[in-house]
Amino acid sequence: MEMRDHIIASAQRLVQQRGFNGFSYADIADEVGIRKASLHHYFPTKIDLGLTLIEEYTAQFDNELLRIDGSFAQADAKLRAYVALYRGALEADRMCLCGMLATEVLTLDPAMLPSLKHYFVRNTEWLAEVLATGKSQRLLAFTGTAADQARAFLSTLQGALLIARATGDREAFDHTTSLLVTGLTRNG
Amino acid sequence: MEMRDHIIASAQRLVQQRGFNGFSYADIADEVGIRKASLHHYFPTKIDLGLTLIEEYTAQFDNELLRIDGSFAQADAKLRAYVALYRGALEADRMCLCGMLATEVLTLDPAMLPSLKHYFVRNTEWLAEVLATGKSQRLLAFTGTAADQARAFLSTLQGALLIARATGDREAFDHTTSLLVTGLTRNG
DNA sequence: ACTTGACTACCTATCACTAGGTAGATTAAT
DNA sequence: ATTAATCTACCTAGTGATAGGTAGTCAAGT
Repeated sequence: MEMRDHIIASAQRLVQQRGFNGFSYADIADEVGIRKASLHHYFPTKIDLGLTLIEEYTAQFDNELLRIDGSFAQADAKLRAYVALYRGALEADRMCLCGMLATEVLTLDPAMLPSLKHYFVRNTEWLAEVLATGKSQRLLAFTGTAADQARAFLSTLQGALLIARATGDREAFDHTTSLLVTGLTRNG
Repeated sequence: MEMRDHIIASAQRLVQQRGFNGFSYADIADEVGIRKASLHHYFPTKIDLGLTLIEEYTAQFDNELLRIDGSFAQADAKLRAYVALYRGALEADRMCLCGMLATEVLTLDPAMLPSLKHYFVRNTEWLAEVLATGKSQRLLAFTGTAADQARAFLSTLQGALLIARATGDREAFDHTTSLLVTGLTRNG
């Protein structure tokens, strides 16, 4: 099972940095030290690999969300911890895996789409819950529904990551995200 | 010059829908009705084509910004018109050309990067100007600098486009962007 | 005569993927 | 306990398709 995990980690990095159409089995083979053909033993097709990547990534993220729920009580602290997840990707010169795949959606096999959508649903729902709770406890203040604010929050994060990678300006990401959180914080 | 424009239009659509690594000269050749090899007469390499695409797109956008400046006096109307530019891309199942290239930045030829960055600089500066003027005229209200708000605004648009394409939910884009504008409007 | 805009024909490299095999570990039957 | 069958994890060697790009030709327009 060790080689399989090694392959997944390598492929995940490649998708996040280069996109699903920006790498080949040869790149993974070089990195993990087995032959191209042997990769097909673990993942018969690139679609199988892509599906596994989305599901593992969503599961990783789910663990992080549970960790945040367990580590922070207040809504604004949870939001900051959530932002830090994306800041970590930027630090490693990566997009969000699902953000990257989202741009390539018209080139992906339809079999990958339900899992891809699920990532966005799961994250939006988690954020909406944090926002709604924060508002009811008067820690946060915003107009519109929590669901709409959650979508806007996630949009800003994905977009800030995209732009920071293009411009090479990581400070811009920090400015944008701190504005994002303070804009939701009462008296922020 | 007609064939050249035809090629550019086709390539632009392909980049916006599928990404720079998601199409080939063969795709363009099929669409415009000449042979693959003949495309190299107009654009010797794919990098030449990419560079032209970025510059033409930025010029197109520049015209739109001038048009908006000429058509709308008030800051909030300008912002809404700016949002409509991205809404138009969504309608055509496209990303912003430079947003798409931004995600693929690690696979692009370095020659393309200065033009790519320039798109984001130009748009952020235009938005910052609109925001600053709107604030000084008490039409808009926000915390932080106009430059930071401009970056956040553009981030949200790019991210909302990315997510709406992945989920197929165009209403989510509309909700997010209307929240974005009303959040900046006084008493909005 | 020269340039433009197209062509045919081709190249080399790489793509995802397959066929078929081997060495070693594991499991089941005698 | 030994043998036989099966499975795991890789391998070499190759497939047809496609990638971006080149060389050289040719007809039409200036």
